[in-house]
Amino acid sequence: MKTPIHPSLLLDEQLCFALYAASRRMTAAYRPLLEAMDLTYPQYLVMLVLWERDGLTVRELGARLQLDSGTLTPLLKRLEQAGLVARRRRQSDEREVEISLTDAGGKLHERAADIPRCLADRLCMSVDAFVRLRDELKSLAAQLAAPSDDE
Amino acid sequence: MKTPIHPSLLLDEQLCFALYAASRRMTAAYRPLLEAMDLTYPQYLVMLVLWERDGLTVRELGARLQLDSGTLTPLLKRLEQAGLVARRRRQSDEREVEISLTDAGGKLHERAADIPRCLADRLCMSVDAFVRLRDELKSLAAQLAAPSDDE
DNA sequence: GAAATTTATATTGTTCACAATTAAATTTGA
DNA sequence: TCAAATTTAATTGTGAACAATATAAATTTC
Repeated sequence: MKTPIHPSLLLDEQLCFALYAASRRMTAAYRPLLEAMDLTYPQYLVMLVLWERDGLTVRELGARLQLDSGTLTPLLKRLEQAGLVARRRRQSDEREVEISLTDAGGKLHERAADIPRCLADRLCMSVDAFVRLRDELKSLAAQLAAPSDDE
Repeated sequence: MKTPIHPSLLLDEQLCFALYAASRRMTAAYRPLLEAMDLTYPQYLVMLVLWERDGLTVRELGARLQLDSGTLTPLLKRLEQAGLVARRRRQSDEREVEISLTDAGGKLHERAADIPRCLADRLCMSVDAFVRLRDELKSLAAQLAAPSDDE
């Protein structure tokens, strides 16, 4: 009887689990820093996008973060409730909802400025290794993008 | 006026976002394969652990996957409902709940055997690059582990 | 320009994650 | 021995993710 050679099903050999575990730990590492600003990690990502370019639509935010309205709509309502963003339909196209920073939302940018350094300190990683890992993850994500997604 | 130099708050320069996006894409890549077995991705991880070593307690499963009972208890109840595992209190220590594979749960192992290869095919990555990335992610996760966690 | 199609957002329902709390069993130590 | 502390799961509540569907507005087609 011939035993077929299979790639391993051992947990510790899986790339997927290493990725899943690292991602959750990363989010956990941000949590105490973001808690001080009353933001969750996904909310922080939305704020990063808006600090970069204000007044995007839900669709544009979703394209940037790879999240759909099912995730973003309630999240944005919570940011609105917190007074950090405003949501309003565009007069030019009533289907679109434009998300814009409030004064409080804009000001939060300054308080966030130290977060990347805090995390970088935790990592004990050279800038070079940081950039290399980041870019490897980006190309992995691109490789995994659904064939229909773009190419 | 002196402008302080801050590490970037630009989304595309963040390691955390690359990690978050790659992890979600990976889960999405598994989804259609696991759907055929009526498993979600976290359920699949639990099955990987049990196929490796059956009869672990909830605590031991949690230690392996870095998940707590708040996540595992309902997930394991769903696996039980699906007829893949059995849950029972240990007679030696009634606090512990032992999770064991049913026949159906054990048999599913064979159907899962091809999954890693399917994913590997998607990645277009050398074994070497695969192992290097996986181990980098492991050491990243270890680095991010709460100081109190272990060391 | 009315009907069909497409697009943008919202809603509903399911399943994670995770913090905080509860409840019960076990262990510890005066 | 027995009260206090610890350990293990379960429960409760909040906030993602994401599929599927709904709704409404804009665009295309004929």
